[in-house]
Amino acid sequence: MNDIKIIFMGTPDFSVPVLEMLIDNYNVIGVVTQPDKPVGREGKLKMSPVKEVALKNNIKVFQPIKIRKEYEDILNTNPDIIITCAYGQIIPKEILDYPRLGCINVHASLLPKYRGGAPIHHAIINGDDKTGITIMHMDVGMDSGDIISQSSLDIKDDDTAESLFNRLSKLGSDFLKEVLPSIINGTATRTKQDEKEVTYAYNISPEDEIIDFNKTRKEVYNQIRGLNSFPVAYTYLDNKRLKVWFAKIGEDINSKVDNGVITNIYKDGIGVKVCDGEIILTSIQPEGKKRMDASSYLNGISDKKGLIGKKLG
RNA sequence: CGCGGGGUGGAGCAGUUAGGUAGCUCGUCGGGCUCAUAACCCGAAGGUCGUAGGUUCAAAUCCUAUCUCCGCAA
Repeated sequence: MNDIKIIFMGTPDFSVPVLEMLIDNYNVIGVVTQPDKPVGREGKLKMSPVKEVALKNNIKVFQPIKIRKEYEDILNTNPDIIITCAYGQIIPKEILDYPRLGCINVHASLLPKYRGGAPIHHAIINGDDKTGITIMHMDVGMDSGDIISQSSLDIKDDDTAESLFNRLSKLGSDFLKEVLPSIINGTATRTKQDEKEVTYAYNISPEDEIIDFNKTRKEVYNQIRGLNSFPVAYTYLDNKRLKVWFAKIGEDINSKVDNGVITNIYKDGIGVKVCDGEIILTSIQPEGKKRMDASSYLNGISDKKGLIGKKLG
């Protein structure tokens, strides 16, 4: 079975372990990934992590701008199966219908929950204690195809989007390795998704990144860790952007000040009023600066007490 | 040539406008106080002020060039 021809489609770091697993165990004849994009202040073109791995292994790379229209070259490689993982574009029916073993997707949630591009972020932001990997057949909808198999994973209280990304990425790779043989030999089952249970996890929008101090301590905490380490939650202090990398839940203080007002200066953080108490910002990044501990930030301020009473946002 | 803010002992900052002995809050190390401590007191080490030139009696500070980090926008 090692001679079946696989096309892999993926883009970010998350998909790299899956690709590497396939390269180690199967015959990957081509990789499809998003076009190189200018990144950073220099505007230099940067290739996707998946492309880097493909090049390192001398695998042919396809980078259609719109795969909806540019799929002929890919189909001409005559793949037996296509496996996708966080590719970033909707795959047209012409491709879905082509491989004899079908198109398989590795999705980072327990479908039908969290269809869409940001299932990991949303799982943490919503305070879930469990998520997982779904291996599924693709259809023309977004993550709406039949489920082949699922593997769940506990979310820890201090997980960030990044730490969960890493574990799910590993799980996705391991789990696919386990399940793929049954797909190839035709013994895999397929189960339709329960449409009543469907929820969506759309990509994080700019508004999602702004901290809403009117929420509860737990909700604010989840939002902050759910956006770490990308794109990072933020607020404003003195009209300057202040990224908040991490925080901890404080006491249920009884204060009449507005939500978002700085209430206390601690040795390890800045206490901010939210609707049911105080959230303590412990790792922050002022505009133009690097990420730093809140204690370091406070060391550089001569009038620490002057912060108390200021309002964030 | 997209806009903007930085690079000063291990960390975060002040000092640069009006050039003239390197400062603050921490950390580290040593000592003291204490039943004890992340608390408090005393003391010490640690910096060619990103780099290279230039102006000057004298440059962290002024001029030129350069490297590099970061925020926004794409």
